[in-house]
Amino acid sequence: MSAEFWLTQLHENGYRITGARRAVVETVEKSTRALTPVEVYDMSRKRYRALGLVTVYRTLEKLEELHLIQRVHQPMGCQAFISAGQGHQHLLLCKNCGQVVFFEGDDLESLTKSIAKKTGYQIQDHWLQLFGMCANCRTN
Amino acid sequence: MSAEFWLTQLHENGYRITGARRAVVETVEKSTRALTPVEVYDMSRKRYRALGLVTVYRTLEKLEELHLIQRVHQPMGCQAFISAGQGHQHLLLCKNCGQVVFFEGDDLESLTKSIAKKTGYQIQDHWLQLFGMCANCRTN
DNA sequence: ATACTTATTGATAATGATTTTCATTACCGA
DNA sequence: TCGGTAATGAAAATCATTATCAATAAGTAT
Repeated sequence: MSAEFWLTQLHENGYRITGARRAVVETVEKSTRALTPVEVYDMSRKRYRALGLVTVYRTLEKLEELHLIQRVHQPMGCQAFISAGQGHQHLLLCKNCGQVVFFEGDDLESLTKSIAKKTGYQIQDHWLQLFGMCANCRTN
Repeated sequence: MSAEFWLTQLHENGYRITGARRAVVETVEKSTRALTPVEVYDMSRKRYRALGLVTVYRTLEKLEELHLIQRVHQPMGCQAFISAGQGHQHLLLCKNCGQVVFFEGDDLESLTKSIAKKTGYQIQDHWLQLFGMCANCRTN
């Protein structure tokens, strides 16, 4: 997963590759923590000074549509984005620095089966997110 | 868990019991789906006509602080509230009608242990939510 | 290369949600 | 019943997001 791949994806889906998009893509793709639109704006403007906040919103919208980024839900709100995991992955977030790690291998089969039986619901998706303290923040 | 209990909780924490709070509490406590502040406002005004939207925000803030309600995260946003589960409970939401059911009994011990080892994180909380279709919506 | 079509842009304005301010009201303990 | 003060609603202020629009530039056809 590189910024170039993201740009290719945009292009292949009929979107043009522009300086503004390049800047946003490079910022978001490189980040290891979830960023709000304004954070993306501030950081991307170091690469492309003329960038407008509106373009950030529009670009994030397209990246989300192409499943290149995903929304991250946190206690304080859910308006932050990070690159999407590949396949079935979940997030582990550091409560202190915001660092995000992906993981997979959750087995909720038996849980969802039993809940489905108990509630009569047909269970389709699940959201799982872990919160903790990363090694770095723990020692400092 | 009754509206009266919530009011008692408010009172015991030094907050006054007023007509406005009564209306908000009765609305939220009784709901089986997550409600946005504006929805709470509209519904509560049937009980207490003079209610202001600002008071709804302020009351929800206090109820959340006392852990009587919790924020519900959904794909479209996370500005909706529902009564808090008791103890360690998670949510199952109907994608169609919004109906919420609580469940418990998730065992993520082994998962978090292995993720902790792999990542070096000290895992503190987890956040699990299931989405599906309730029995009622499924048949209609 | 050059011209042309049209998606994309940034600025501005509009909208929507939430918070702050403040004078008035009404809880509730004494 | 009274009085101090928390709580209220209305209005204004703030903040985030979306819509509008004329100017620009990406990328295709020439």
